[in-house]
Amino acid sequence: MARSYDPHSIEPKWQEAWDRDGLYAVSEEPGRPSYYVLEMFPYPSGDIHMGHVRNYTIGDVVARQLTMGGHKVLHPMGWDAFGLPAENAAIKSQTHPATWTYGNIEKQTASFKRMGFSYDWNRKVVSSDVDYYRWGQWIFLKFWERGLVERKSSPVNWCPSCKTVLANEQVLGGGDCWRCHSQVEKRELEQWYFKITEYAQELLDSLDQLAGWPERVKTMQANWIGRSEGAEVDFTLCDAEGEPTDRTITVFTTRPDTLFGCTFFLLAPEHPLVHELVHETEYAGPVRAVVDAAARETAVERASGEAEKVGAFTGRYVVNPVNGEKVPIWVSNYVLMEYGTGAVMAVPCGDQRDFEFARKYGLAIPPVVVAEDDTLLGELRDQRERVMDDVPWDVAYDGPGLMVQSGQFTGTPTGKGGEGMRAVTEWLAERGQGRFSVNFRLRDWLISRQRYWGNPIPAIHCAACGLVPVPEDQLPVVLPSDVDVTKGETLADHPEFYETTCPKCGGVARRETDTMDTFTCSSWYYFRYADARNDQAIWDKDKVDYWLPVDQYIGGIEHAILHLLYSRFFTKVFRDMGLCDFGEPFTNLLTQGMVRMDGEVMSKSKGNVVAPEDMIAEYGADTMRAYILFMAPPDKDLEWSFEGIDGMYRWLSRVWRLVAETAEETASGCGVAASGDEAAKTLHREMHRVIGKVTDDVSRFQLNTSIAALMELTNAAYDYRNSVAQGERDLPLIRDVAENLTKLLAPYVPHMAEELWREILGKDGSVHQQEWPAFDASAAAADVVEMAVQINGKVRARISVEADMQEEHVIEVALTAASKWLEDVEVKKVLVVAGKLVSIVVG
RNA sequence: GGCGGUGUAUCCGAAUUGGUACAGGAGGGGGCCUUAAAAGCCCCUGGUCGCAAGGCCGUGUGGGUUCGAAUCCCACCACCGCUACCA
Repeated sequence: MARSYDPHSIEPKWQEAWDRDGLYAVSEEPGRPSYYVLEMFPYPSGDIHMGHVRNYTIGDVVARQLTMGGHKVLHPMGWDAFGLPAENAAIKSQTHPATWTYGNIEKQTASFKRMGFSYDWNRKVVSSDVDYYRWGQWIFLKFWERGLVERKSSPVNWCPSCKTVLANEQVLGGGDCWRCHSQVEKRELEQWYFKITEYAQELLDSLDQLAGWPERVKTMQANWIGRSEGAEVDFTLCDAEGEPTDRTITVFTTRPDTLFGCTFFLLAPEHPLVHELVHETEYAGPVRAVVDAAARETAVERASGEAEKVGAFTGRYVVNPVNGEKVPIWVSNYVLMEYGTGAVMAVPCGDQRDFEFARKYGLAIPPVVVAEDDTLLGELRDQRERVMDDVPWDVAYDGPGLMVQSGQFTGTPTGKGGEGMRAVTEWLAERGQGRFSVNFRLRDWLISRQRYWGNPIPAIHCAACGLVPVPEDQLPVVLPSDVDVTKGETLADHPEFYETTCPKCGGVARRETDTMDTFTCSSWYYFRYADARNDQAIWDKDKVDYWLPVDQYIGGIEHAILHLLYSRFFTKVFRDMGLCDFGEPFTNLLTQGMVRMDGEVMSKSKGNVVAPEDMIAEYGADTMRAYILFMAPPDKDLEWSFEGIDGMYRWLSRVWRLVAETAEETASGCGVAASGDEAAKTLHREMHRVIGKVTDDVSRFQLNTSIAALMELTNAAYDYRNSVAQGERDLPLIRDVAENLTKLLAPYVPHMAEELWREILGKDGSVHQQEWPAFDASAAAADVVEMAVQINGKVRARISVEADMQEEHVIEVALTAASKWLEDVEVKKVLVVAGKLVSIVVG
C-alpha cells in the first residue's frame, strides 16, 4: 500500500533540491517569448503575513504555469529595505538598523522558501545595499541634469512622530501620516523635490493606454493628478487710497464666464501679500486673527468639512478686468495656498462656498448665470447692467444657462465647457488680462527626509557655488555605519559625513544630510531585476528591452497612487533619457484584495493576525497556498476562516491517493487496449474540459475557479473508479489522467506535485519543467448536449440531442418535447442558441 | 458632498459577459465499511404546493428594455473603499 500524503516530509526536501539545482534561475533567450511576473517587493519587517502569502502565491501560480507553457519567465524578489521602522526598532532594541534589517531579510527569505515560491534569487535586489542605492544616487544626478530636481521653500507636511517631512501622496485623508498615523503639521521648510508636475499631462493622458489596469486605479490616479481647464485672470491691485497700481494679482478659475458676478476677492491666510496689505492698518487685527486661527486649525478640522468659513476684510481692493469694478479683498481660511495661486475670485451666485461666505458677511450675490427654466430669466434675459444684487436661491447655481448682467456677453449660453467661457477668456486674452490655463492638483514630489536609514542625497552645499551635485565619479555617497541611531542621531549629527569640500571651487562645504524618500528606491527596482548584478551601469538596455515592461504586476490597492504613480513617472524619464523604449512600466496590474478577519484588515494592532507559519506547520505550505487562492477571487477582499482549510487538506489527500493507486495499478504497464466505453469517454472528455478551464482561468486570474475545476476532475476520476471495476479499467486513460492532473496541480501545490511526479509516478526531471498539458477542444466537446426548451421565456422541457444536429431537426425535437404547452396556441417565432436552448415564442 | 466597488443557498463563492441560476468547497442530514469510533467511499441538501409527474416563487428593493435579465437601463436601500473647502 502506498504511503499517504505527508507534506512535512516532502516540502523541505524539494525546497532544498530546487535550490541546489537552481531550478528557478532564468536567463534571456532571444527568440523565445518572455514574460515578466512581478509582485511588489516587501518591506522586511521580519514576519510574513497572510497578505504576503496571498500576493506571492498568485504570482507564483502564474509564473509556474507560464513557464510550463513555454515562456521564459522572469519572477524575481527583493527587499524594500530602507525606511523608518528599522530606525524605530533600532532605538527600541538598541541595535543598528542594518542589523535589524538584514536579520529580517534572512528570516523572511526563509519563510518565502518554506512557501515554495519560484523566485530567481540570483536577481535579488536589496535597496539598502550600496550596489543598489548608488544607482539611485546616479538617477538623482541625471534627474538634476534634466532640470527635474529642485530645492525650494514651501509649506510642507511634517510628521512630528517620524520627525521628517512627507510628500503630499503620503498624507492620508484626515491629515494622518501614512506610516504612523500621527497628525501631520504644516511647516515652511526648504526641501528637495522631483518635478513630477512636468509630466502631469502625460501621466494623465497615458492612463488611457493601460487597458490591463483596473478602472478604479486609473480613476484614482486621474483624480489625484486633478486636471482643471480654465483661465488665469489678472486683477489690478489698488493702493491704500483705492487707486489702481501697476501690480496685479492673478487667480485661476474654472469659470471665467462668471467674472461679472465677482463681488469679492480672497487670499489664502498663508498668502505672502496678506501681511503687506494690512500692515499698520486698522484691518491688521481682524486679519491677523483669521490667519492665526487658520494656522491652528488642524488637518482634521479642515478635512471634516465642518470647519467654519471665517474671513476678514483687508481694507484693500482689486479691479475686476471685465467691468472695472473695485472688488474688496478678504482673507479666508477656505482658500488654500497650495492650490492655484492662493488667490480666488469669489462669485457667490455660482459657487456654494462663496455663496455661504457672502451670506455670512452680507456681501452681494448678483446672478450672472441663470438656467433656461429659471423664472429670473424673464426679468434678466437682456439685462447688461447690474440691476439685481441678490438671488432668491438657497444655494449657488453652477449648471448651464445664459449669461446675464454681464455686459456685452449677456445672452451667451454658458456652463462648464460652454461658449461663454471661451468668449470671456478670449476677450481677456486680447487685452492681456487673462489667458486659457490648465491647472493640476498634483504637486511636485517632496523627496528629502530628515532620517538616517535611507539613500543619501548626493549634493553639496557650498557658500560660494551654491548647490553642487556630487560628481558622478565620486559616487556612491556611502551611508556611514557608525551613526548612533539608538541615540536618535542622523547624518546631520555626524561631522565626519557632512564636512567636505566643494567639488567646484575646492572650498569648505557641507554635504547634504537628508536622505531620499524610500519611494524613490521602489520606483525603479523592477528595472534592476533585469540586470541586477551589473556594476558598470544601472542596467544593460538589451536586457531591459528583453524583459520589460512588466507583463503582470501584482500588489495591494494601497499603492494605487503612491508607488504606481511614482514608478510611471520614473519610467517616462528613463524613456526620455534613452534608458528604455517604453513609457509605461506595468502592462497589466492586478490589485489583490485584502485579507480580513472579523470584518477588519488583519493587523498586529487589532490583534486579529493569523500567522502563515503556524498554518504551514500544521497543514504544510501546499495546503496553505491552495486554500488562500480558493477562498475568494484574487482581486476581492477575503474573509479569513479556519472552516475550510481541513477540506483543502482532505482534497489534496484525495488526489494523492488517486495518483498513488493509479501508479500501482499501472505499475506493470498500460498495455491493455483502451476500452472506449461510455465511462471512459466521459472521463476523457472531463480531463480535456478541465485542462481548458484551468488554462483559461489562470489567464483571467480566476484562481479560485481553476482549483474548483481541478476538484471536479478529481471527482470525475473517482466516479470512474467507482463505476468500473478494477481489472476492467482503461489503464492508459487513468494513467494519463493521473499525470495530467499532477501537471495541472504543479503551479498550485508545487511540492506535492513534484513528489507525485518523480517519486510516485516515477518520472525523470522536475514536474515544473514539463510541458503544460495541451488543450484539445474537440476532445472536450460533448457529443450529446442537453438543451432547455423555453416557451415565452420559461423552461418547459429539456432535451438531449446530438451536438452536431441540424437546427431544423433540433427545433423538431424541441416542439415535440414541449407539445403539451403548444396546444391551442400559435407559434410565432423560434430561436435556437446552439448547444444551450431553444426559445419558442407563442401568442 | 464627490468618485468607485459590492450585494446570489446557512457560510465562502460559480455562472466563459444577455441564454437551463447556484459549479466547487465548508456546514448540515442519511447510507456503506467497522464489534465500535476515526479515516475513507456513496447519496441528499433554496422556499413552497403536490402521492407523483410537475407547477409556482427565488440573485438587496421597485420599475423598464428583451423571446429571454444575476448580467443592460432608471430610481432607491445597505455595506465597503478612496477622496475631500481643488476655486
